[in-house]
Amino acid sequence: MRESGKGLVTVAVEKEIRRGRTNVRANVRQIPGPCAHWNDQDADFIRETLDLVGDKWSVLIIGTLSDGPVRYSDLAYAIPGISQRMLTLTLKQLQRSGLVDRTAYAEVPPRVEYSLTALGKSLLTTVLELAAWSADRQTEIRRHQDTYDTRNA
Amino acid sequence: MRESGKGLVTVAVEKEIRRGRTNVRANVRQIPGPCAHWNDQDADFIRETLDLVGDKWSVLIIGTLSDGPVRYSDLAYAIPGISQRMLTLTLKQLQRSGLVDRTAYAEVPPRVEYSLTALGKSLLTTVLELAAWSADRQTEIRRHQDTYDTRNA
DNA sequence: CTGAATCCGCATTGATACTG
DNA sequence: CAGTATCAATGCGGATTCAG
Repeated sequence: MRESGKGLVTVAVEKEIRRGRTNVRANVRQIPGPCAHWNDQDADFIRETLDLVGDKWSVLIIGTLSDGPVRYSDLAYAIPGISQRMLTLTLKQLQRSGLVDRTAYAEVPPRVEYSLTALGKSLLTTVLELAAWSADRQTEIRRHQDTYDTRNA
Repeated sequence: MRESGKGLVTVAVEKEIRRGRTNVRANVRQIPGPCAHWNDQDADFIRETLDLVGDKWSVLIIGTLSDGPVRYSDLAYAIPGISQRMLTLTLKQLQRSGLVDRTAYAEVPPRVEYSLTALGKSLLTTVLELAAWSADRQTEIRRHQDTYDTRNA
């Protein structure tokens, strides 16, 4: 995680302090509190998880692996539009986090199969729910977007 | 969506065709089929949804809005590290897709409140499940990553 | 207060060529 | 077959400034 550290607020406050003021945010109204569902630390990890699953290819790879081991080249065939580079990189990421297993057979020509680990399968379940949500709301979301776009034409 | 269209396979096949060969992928073994859980069209929309929810800030904003309407400046305070640009942009995206409502009060100084729509709340529910998954597997994932990293030091 | 507009560095990604 | 290496381009995201 690339921690930028200070954002909008911090910078603004530092400016005020440079101007000789202190206790800048003393008598402001209720600070709304970050979020009811997770603390800042959890938020970081949620983002890490989303970085893992929320990128362009991870979900498609996981979905393709759901039926059992698949070879590298077959993944390339099964996932249209992916480049070798991204396929390799994403697989490595997933493997690093323990979601995917890599098995290389010492044959010639070489054969490498990728499969979901138990952890990966548990994520598949969760991701499928998100996918279901997407499918269910698809038309509704598109309608909203169209309305918004035409209104701001 | 920036459709690159053709990927690894298409390009390779086109090359073969240019060399005068045809029916390149005729007698290859079983094509593994894209994915059992969705078709190519669904995959696109799932990716759009992930683009919406999988970016750096959307989830944090949605989580912060879960307790009710929040003002623009309070969102900036509540979400550490976000810049004005990204706050505005992300809110606009969410609003465009119908996940967030924007209410501007004609006062001076101006006041604008953002809140979750029903659609947004339903996404919150789904996302919270993913968050729960993250929290549950956090240590396991970290352990995998550490092992992988040290092994490839 | 709530943004919009601009500039710009840098990370991500894709295309291509090459290797064991 | 299963990658790696390298380069180029795109675009995200941050900082800053301006505006209503």
